[in-house]
Amino acid sequence: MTKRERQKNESSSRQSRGAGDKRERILGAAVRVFANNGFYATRVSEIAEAAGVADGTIYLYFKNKDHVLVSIFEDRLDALISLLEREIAGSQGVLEQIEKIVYLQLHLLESERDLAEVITINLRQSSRLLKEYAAPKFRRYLEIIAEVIANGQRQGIFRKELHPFDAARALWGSLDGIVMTWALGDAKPATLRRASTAVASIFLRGLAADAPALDP
Amino acid sequence: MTKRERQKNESSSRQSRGAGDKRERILGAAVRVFANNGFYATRVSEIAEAAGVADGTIYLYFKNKDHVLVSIFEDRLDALISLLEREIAGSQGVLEQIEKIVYLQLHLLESERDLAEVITINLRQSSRLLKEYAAPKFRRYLEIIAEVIANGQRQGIFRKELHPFDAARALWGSLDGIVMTWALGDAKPATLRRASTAVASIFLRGLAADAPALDP
Amino acid sequence: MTKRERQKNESSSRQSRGAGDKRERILGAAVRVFANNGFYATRVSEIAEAAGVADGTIYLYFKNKDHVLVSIFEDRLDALISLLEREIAGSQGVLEQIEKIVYLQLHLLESERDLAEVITINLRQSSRLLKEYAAPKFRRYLEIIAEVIANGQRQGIFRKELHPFDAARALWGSLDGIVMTWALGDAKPATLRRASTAVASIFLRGLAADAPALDP
Amino acid sequence: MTKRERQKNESSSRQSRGAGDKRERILGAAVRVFANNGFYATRVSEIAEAAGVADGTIYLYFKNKDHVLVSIFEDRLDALISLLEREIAGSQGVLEQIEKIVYLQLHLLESERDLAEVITINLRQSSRLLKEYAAPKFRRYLEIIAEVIANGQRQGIFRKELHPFDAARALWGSLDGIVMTWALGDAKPATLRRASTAVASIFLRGLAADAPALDP
DNA sequence: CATGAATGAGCATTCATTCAT
DNA sequence: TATGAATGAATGCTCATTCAT
Repeated sequence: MTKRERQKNESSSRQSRGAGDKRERILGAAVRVFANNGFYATRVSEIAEAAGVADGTIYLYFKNKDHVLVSIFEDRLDALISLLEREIAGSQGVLEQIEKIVYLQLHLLESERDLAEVITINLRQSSRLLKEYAAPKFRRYLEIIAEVIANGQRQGIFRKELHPFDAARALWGSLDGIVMTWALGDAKPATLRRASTAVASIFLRGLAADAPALDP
Repeated sequence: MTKRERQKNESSSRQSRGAGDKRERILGAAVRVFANNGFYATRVSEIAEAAGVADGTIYLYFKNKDHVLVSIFEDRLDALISLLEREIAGSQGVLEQIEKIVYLQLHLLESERDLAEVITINLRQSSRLLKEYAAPKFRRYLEIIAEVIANGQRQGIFRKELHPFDAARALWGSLDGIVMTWALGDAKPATLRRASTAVASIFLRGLAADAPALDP
Repeated sequence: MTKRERQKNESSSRQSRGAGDKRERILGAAVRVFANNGFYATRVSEIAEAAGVADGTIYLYFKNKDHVLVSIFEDRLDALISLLEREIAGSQGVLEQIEKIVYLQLHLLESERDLAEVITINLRQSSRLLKEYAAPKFRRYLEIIAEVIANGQRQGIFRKELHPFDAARALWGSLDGIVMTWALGDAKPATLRRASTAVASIFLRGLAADAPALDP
Repeated sequence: MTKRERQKNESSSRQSRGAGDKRERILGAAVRVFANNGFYATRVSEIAEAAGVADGTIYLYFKNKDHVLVSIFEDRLDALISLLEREIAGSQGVLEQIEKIVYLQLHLLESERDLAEVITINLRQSSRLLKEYAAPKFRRYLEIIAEVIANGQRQGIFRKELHPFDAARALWGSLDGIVMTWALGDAKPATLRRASTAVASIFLRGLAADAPALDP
């Protein structure tokens, strides 16, 4: 393994000072341009320009263009997952935990519209990439949600006839759909906040054990 | 408009017999290869080969590669919208109508896994395309759902504090998320059916007017 | 030789009635579109559209696109050569003959600006074509002019130290240059007429045997 | 203006050493292959091969194939115009100046047959290009000639009844015609020299104020 | 004779990636 | 580490030509 190759491996924390900065600068720039142009329509030279580095420098920090996207996803989703786990661990009941989930997925992104677009839209651009890298992490994300729901079922708060994973998919889908339509629409924080409350309310009632069903 | 350009516009009835066939053949082939490789990774020549026509023939029916994707979207979403409107008009109450919505979005696609992938994943690949062509149609789709919910609110069946459009976004997101995770996962019909029931049940309860809230 | 191939051979006068018409219509249309777009930028379908025939019909009258241009050149230049020979034969002295040459090359074209552009500009587009087809005819054209000049020399009217072919090239070049700059410029008939007189006057004096030289 | 686009603009002095070389190498190669094959028949890859660079390198120095031709024209015609202005300024009388004009247009090109073909034949291939880029420069060229003639008229050396611009067009046309027929014919230096003398002699006499007209 | 849908070879251009400096 | 000029493989699209009707 040459020196050059070694550097291309992930998230080494060995760079003295400015190096981590530069990696971050590239990722930040990539988020911006991917959000505006989409992954495939973005040229590596555009990322470089936005980051204020030379084209070749990108390749000192990332194996190739694909991995810039993958890194965005990994970094942010990892952070989100960690945060989610911490917040859930720090919350009292499942109801509060559900609200945390909603809050985190929606409001973490509210402050970063570009990242919202990249994650909800751009990541789906390469099914190969999505399947190889994203799917496993994504599954982990869903599992955390499903676990909360399963807990609620065990505690008798949520009704037991729903498969926790199905409910997790539906909740995630709702949140993702909200973000996507929000990003494509007016993208006002207020709109997102209102929708956020709606989703939480629908799911809390929809999952509740003692809610009388409305049989059609 | 030149003669050549004229031919690229939609569904001209000039072709004696096989022409409509040929356009359909191209679209069908495109759905297959887009689903397998993604839009950007698919070469026009691959679509042509899969359709059994020459490369140039694609351009007799579609302005360019982008519009092949757009046409897939338009054709299917139009059909889905029309079907949705008809089915809703033919259903008795809002509860049944909600179930129709869930059923149509999920099971229309269950039978065509490739189409499911193309619509949920590939269409998001070009934000420009998405915004120009898809967004308006998409909005119409959401409006139909929102109208059903608004009806339910007027009839006192659904609680009034939710913005119908928010609920519609959430419902659509749930269904889309289900389809996406299903397409990326095992993709077994049974899984989809189960999730379908879950979503319907969550939303019917979640929207119900007389369901006691579970305040955290 | 199949029936199809036979038809592609040149200027058959065998077609009953409308056929010659159609060939002419195509040539006329080609002159128009070649003049506007240039030979290479013109699509066969554009010629066909301008002529009001189907694309394939072009190939019933011409071997290929190149030969449409060649035919324009041949037809018009042949006509011009014949006319030139007739007019020269019908003119009395070499001075009058020179004036005829000037008149014919300039004013035959004045009435057809499109043809002027095609001949002066477009024909030079393919050096291969130019060399194969045009050069021989072109040489014949120059020879006629050179012969008039040689006659003038024999009669003592033009000075003998000039090579007749050089003078012919210079005269042709003058006229062609006039047409070209005229076609690229204002293209007003009056401008061309004025320049026409200038060229005739310059050459008649410039060739004259008894004109005193202006030694620098 | 992106970084990439900036590089395509002219004569940036950013390249350390060999860059100007490379641009020149490409232009030189282009002259050769355009002369042999014509502009439209020449593939960009052929220019690249002849220049010993990669295809893509062409696009670092020129916006596209068209602008390679335009650059040839601009570079050489500019040089010719500058040279012409200098030589004329350094010549004593109008007679000598006319001879300079003839000499420069003919003999500057004699040494570069390829360039002669490119300028007289290839540049006329795109009427759009010709009109946009060439026409203005070309007009300047004619103006210089016309000015010399006007000077001669003011000095009583040339007769006043000719419009200087007409005479300039005729002179330019003669010279261009000579070069064209020379390039298409034997292309021997001696032929060109002989024709050169002929043109100068014809025009000097043809324009002279005291030459008795030969009225037909 | 006439049509025009279909063909597919051909080509300009792009852009991720490399590597000499 | 950083650069950015150079590379050249890859591909969307055009359009002259054919041929079944």
